[in-house]
Amino acid sequence: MGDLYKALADPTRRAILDELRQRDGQTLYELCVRLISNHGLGSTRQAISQHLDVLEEAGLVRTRRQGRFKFHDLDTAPLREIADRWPSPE
Amino acid sequence: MGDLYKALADPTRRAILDELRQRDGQTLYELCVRLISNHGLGSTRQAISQHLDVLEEAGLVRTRRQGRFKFHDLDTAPLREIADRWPSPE
DNA sequence: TTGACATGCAAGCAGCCACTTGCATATAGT
DNA sequence: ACTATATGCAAGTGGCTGCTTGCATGTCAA
Repeated sequence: MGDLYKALADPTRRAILDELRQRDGQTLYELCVRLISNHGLGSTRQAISQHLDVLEEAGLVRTRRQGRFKFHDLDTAPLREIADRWPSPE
Repeated sequence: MGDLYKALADPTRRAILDELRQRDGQTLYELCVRLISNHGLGSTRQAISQHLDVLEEAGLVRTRRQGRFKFHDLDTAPLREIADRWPSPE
C-alpha cells in the first residue's frame, strides 16, 4: 500500500479527486479534459496517468477495466485514517 | 497560510503530531528526545525545528512563548478541510 | 487487416525538499 | 558579567518527484 499522505500532497492529484467526487467512473481522457476546463490545469495525459497510479496505490482511486477503457472511481475510505489518528478534542 | 497537505506528507512531521497528541505543550528539545525514544527517529534539532515551522504554517501547531521556552500545541482544526472536501458517501 | 483510439512503459531532466552545518540571538541561573 | 540553556537564521547538498518525451501494447470499428 502506497503512502496516503504523499498522494494527497500534490495539488493536481487533489484536483483529480475533486473531479472524481463530482462524477465517478471517468476515464483518463475525460479527466484530462475536465482538469483543463474546470481547473485550468494544462497537464499531459501521461502526467495524469502517473498521478492516477499514485492515487490508486494509496487506495484513494479504484479502477475497473472495460474493453479499452479504464474507469476510475473515488474511494474515500483511506481518509478515515487521518481523522482517527488525530481526533478532534471534544 | 501554508500547505496543509504538504505538511502532512512527511513521516517525521506526522510523528511530531502523534507526540503532541499524546502530550500538548512540549518544547523543541522534549520533542527531539521523545521522537528518538518513541519513534526511533534520529533527527537533528534543526531538522525538527524546521518541521515545526512547516506545521505551524499549516495551522496544525500553535506556539506560545514563555521566557526562553517555546511550547507547541496541536491544533486539529485544519484537518476538517479534508473530511469536508471528500466526504464519505455515508 | 488496416487505422484510430485508449492506455502502458521507461528513460531523462529540472525543481523542490529534507537534512546538515555553522554561527547567531536570547533568556535564566550563579 | 559569565556560563549554560533554548531557540533562530541561512547557505549548501543529496535525493526524491513531477513532468516530459518517445515508443509500445491493446482494443474496437470499418
